[in-house]
Amino acid sequence: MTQSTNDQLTKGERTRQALLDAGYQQFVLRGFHGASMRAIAQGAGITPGGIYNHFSGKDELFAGVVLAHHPLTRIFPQLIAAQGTRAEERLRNAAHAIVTEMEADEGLLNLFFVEMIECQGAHLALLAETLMPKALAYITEIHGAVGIRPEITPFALLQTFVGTVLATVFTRRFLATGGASSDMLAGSEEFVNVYLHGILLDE
Amino acid sequence: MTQSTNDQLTKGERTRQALLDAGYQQFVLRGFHGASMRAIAQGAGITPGGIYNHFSGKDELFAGVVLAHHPLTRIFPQLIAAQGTRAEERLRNAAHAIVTEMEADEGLLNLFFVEMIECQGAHLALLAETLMPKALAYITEIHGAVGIRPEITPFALLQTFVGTVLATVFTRRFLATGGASSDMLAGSEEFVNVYLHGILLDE
DNA sequence: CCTACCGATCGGTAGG
DNA sequence: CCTACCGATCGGTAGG
Repeated sequence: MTQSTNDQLTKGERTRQALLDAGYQQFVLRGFHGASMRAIAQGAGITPGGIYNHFSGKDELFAGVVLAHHPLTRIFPQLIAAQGTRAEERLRNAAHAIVTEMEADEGLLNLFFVEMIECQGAHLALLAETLMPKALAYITEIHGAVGIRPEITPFALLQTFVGTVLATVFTRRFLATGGASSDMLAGSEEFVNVYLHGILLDE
Repeated sequence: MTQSTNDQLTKGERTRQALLDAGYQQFVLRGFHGASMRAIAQGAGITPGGIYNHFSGKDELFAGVVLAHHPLTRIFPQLIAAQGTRAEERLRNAAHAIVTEMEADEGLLNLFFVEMIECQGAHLALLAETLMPKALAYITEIHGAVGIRPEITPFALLQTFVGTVLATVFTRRFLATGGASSDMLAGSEEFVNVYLHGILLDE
């Protein structure tokens, strides 16, 4: 997938990567139960039995896919990495970058859903534990740097930011599927404008 | 499920309802492929073969469940039915009622996800066609009745309203699963405040 | 609507 | 990592 995938890796590591990539594609396309180990093996270029040299079973393979591809592992780092001179601009750029990435690969949102439904969010606690502290520290800094309306806590700021990003991608997806022409759909600019106008004190 | 389920219905109609209810429970718990016809039959109190007297197969049963339970069939009517003297208050009450209903039955959000992933949104076009016109007409009326910021079209107002509701339910769900204490989670009040403040002209 | 059953496919394993 | 295979379970059907 990335350039480094085929460089500097042993044959076993390359096969493991190929299984994670093929598993990702199958799980987000058909769901956990709908994806078969046979199709995943075929996607990775091996026979079904070979999977078990790399993963103890379907559950462990899925856990590996979640760790590698779950959108939360993209959203929080991208939020922190976003550039911009003013704090407001950094939020805007972060949201736009995340929405762009999630619209370029529809599987990202699907993986979020599949994990929540078919695994009851079992992996979310671990992900949150790893990713939340940094994101919350960062958003607390933002919270202090701009004039946020007083009833919005740093945590609520983070929650509504994530909610805005997901709402953008999600509503655009299902309204497009439902037949809406894409030029009338609100994009990340409109959603982020509502969000920023909503959280900021009037000037 | 409702009181009328057991009243004024023939035996066949009662069985059909029991199948729709059992199917709903299984589909939202395990996904489309994870739910077995055997478990659904057992939930409805019949044997597996009996299902095919009411539905031609698993797909048709699922389509019936979507038609009866999809959250969009609740969101749009509740939006229109909400009471309130001012337009702003109607939006606020509608959002609160929808969030309350979707948090009382977690399956509603799950069904949205299951249908999008495992059926690629195949039923959404029909639902949208039926429900959108009235909702859009209603929201256009709202749009004219309050001081909305000029760059927000009626369609964008509807899209961001739905997005706000879904963002509320969705972020609360996965943050709670991820271990956040529920008293720090932003609820529908906070989300709707950000939304309303975001769409309204400064006073 | 039940009994009994079909072929197909599932996740996973043994042995090499 | 492949070949060959296991028992279990799947959606669906025939016949009554």
